[in-house]
Amino acid sequence: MKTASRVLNDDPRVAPATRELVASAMRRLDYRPDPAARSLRAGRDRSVGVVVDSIGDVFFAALVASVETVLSEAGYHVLIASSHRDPVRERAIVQDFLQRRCAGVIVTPSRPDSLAGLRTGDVPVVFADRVGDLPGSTSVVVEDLALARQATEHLIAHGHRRIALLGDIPVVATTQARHAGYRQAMVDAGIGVDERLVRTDCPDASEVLRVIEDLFALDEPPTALISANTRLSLGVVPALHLVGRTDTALLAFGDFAMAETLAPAVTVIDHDPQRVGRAAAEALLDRLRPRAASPAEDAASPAEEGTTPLEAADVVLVPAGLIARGSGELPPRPTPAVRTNRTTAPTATTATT
Amino acid sequence: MKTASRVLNDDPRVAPATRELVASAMRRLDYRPDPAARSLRAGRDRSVGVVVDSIGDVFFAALVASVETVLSEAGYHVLIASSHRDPVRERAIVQDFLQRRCAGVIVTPSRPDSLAGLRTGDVPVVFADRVGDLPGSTSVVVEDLALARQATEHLIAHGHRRIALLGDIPVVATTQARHAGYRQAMVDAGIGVDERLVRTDCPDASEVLRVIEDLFALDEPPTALISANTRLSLGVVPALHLVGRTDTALLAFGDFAMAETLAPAVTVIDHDPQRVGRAAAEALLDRLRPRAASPAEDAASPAEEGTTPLEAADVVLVPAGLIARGSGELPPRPTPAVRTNRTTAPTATTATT
DNA sequence: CTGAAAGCGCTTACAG
DNA sequence: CTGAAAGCGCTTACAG
Repeated sequence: MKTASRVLNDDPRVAPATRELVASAMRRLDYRPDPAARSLRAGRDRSVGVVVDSIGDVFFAALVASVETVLSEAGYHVLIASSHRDPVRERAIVQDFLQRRCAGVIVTPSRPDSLAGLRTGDVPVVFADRVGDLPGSTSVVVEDLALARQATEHLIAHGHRRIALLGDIPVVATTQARHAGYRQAMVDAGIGVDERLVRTDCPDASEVLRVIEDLFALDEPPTALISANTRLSLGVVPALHLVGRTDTALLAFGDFAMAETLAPAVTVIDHDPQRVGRAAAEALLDRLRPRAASPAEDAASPAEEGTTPLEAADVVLVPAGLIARGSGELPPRPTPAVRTNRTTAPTATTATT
Repeated sequence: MKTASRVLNDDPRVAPATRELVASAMRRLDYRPDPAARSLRAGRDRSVGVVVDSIGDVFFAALVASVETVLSEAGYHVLIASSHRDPVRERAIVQDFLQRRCAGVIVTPSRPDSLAGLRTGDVPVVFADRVGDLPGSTSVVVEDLALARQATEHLIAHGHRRIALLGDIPVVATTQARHAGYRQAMVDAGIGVDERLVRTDCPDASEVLRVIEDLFALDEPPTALISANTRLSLGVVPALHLVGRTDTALLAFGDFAMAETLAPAVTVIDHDPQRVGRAAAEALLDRLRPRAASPAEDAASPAEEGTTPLEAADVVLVPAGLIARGSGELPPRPTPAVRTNRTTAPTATTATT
C-alpha cells in the first residue's frame, strides 16, 4: 500500500490506527526509505551542503563540527567541501550542492560577492562568519568592526601608539571590517594610521615571518600587533618567538590551543567558531521548516503581495569578548637602541593620517 | 538519443565522431547529469563516506582535509560524519552511507570490531589511523607499537625510569598498540611496568589535569610522560604548566601547533594526520577502479576460484619519526624532597613486572 | 555501433 | 481516509 509514503512523510491525512500499523511494520522490517529515490521524486534531499575555506583549518573545523552536531540532530546529512578561498571553486561547489538538491547551504564566503547572481531557487543560504551578498540570505557573524575597535583601544589604553594590524587579504569581509575598526580606533585616539603598519596581505601563516621582520625593520617599529584571524596567529606567535620579540604586545582574533600556556599568554578576542557554527545551523533550520511556525505567528506575518517579504534580520550577531591573558597588556617597550634619548614624550608622537 | 548516457559513462562502444558530437552538445548546454537519478539506477553514487571521531578534533580535521583533497580531485564527493567514538553511532553512520550507495567508506574505528559483521557488499572500506576488523578491508596506520617503543626508549636513554603513559581508553586500537610498545620497551630495559604509571583511561583532555595530579601524588612520581595522542597532549601541556612541573620530560604522539614555541618545546612523534588521510584516500581509490589496472597486472592475477583472493597487504604503513625539541630530552629531575640521599644508583632501581 | 523499452524506489497528483 | 497510476532522470540489458 502506498499509504506507507504518507506515514513516512508525516502526512496528516492518515488514520492514526493505520499509521501505527504501517509504522510498526516498518520497524519490524527495519525499513529505510531510499534517499536517492526520494530525492529524485521529491526534488529535495535531506542534506545540507557546507563550504568553508578549508576543513583542515582549526577555526573552520570547529565551526563545521558544531554545524554537524546541530544538523545531524535535526536529521540532516552534512556534505562538506573546502573552497580553499577560491571564489570560482566556491561557486562551483555551491552549484553542485544545489544540483544535488541539498535542502540548504552554509557558506563562509571567500569574498562578499562570491555567490552574486546565483540562482538558488528556494534553497536557503546562510553565510557563516562573514557577511555574504545574496538576496534572501542570512549572515551569521561577530561584530567584527566593533571588536577590532575594542582590541585596538585596549592596546592604546596600555600605552601603545605604534600598533600593527596583520590580516588576511582585503577581499575577505572579516578582514575589511576588522581593518575598518582598527582604523576608527586609531583615528579617534588621535594617533592616525601609518599605512606601513597595516598588513592585510597575509593569506598564509607561512608569510607571516617575513611580514614580522619587515615591521621590525621599520625605523619606528610597532610595539603592538593585532592578528586578525586564528590561522595567522598560529604564524605570528612562533614568529615573535623566533625573532626574540615576545616583548611585543599581541592581541589575537580568535582563541586557540595553548594560547593560555604560552609565555606570555596570548590575549584574545574569543571569536568562537562553535558559536558561529551553531548559530548558522540554527538559522538554516529556521528557514528549513517554515510551516513549523506557530499559527499565531503565521497570522501575524503580512499578507503576501507578490514580493517576498524582506527578512527582518538578515544578519545574526554572535557575541564575543576580550580575554586578557598578558600579551595584550604588555607595555610598549622603550624605543629600540637607535634613539636612546627620549626627547619626545610618547603621547606627543602623532603620525599623519 | 540515449547514446548520451554512454558518452557520459565512458562506454567504449561509441563511435569517436558521435562521442565528440554529443560531448560538445553537452558542453554547450552546460548539461550535468542528475546524481540522484544516476545513483538510483546505477546503484552507486560518486561519493565517499568518511567517519571520524570528531571533525572538530585538530588531528581528524587535518586527516579529513587531506582525504577531501585527494578524493575531490578524483571526482568524488565527501560525506563526513563524527562518531564521537560511539561504536553504535559509528555503525549506524556507516550503514547509512552504504544505503546512500556511497562508492566507498573511510572510517577511524572507535574500536577494532565496531563494524564487525557488517554486510558491506562490494563497497570497499578503508580504516584510517587505527586497524579495523572487517573482511577485505584495508587499514592505514603508523607503526604504533614500534613508535611507542622508540618513544619509551628515547626517554630511557635520557635516564628516565619512572615513565608514565597517558592514553585514550584501552578499546581504541592505537592506545592498545602504543601501550604494548611502551610495555615492551620498559620490560626489555629491565625496568618493568608500574601499573600506577599506565593511565590509558583518558578519553578527554579535560580529565588530564586530574590524572596528572594523581601521578605527581605518588610516592615515586614519574619523571617523564608519554602522551599517546594529540587531543591528550593539548591537555597535558597546559596541565604541566598549571601544576608547575614543566621540568617533567614529555614525549607526545602527534605534532601540534605551538609545540615548537612552548617552553620547553615539545618532543613529538610526528604522526602526521595528513599523510594518513592521503594514504587512506589513495588506498580507497585503488579499490574503486579495479579495471584501471594494467592488462599485464590483470593477467598476472590468479584465476578466480570461487573465493575472493586474499588482499596481499591489508595494512598500509605510513612513516613517522621522532622530532626532538627539548621536552623529551630533559633529564630526570632529582627525586623530590622525600629522599635526598641517593643510596641506590638509578640504573639499579628495578620495579617488579 | 546505435536505438527503444523497462525500471531503480520513491512521491505526487488524481480518483474513489 | 486510502488506493492505482504516472513519473522524477538516469542506466541497464535487449534488439537491431
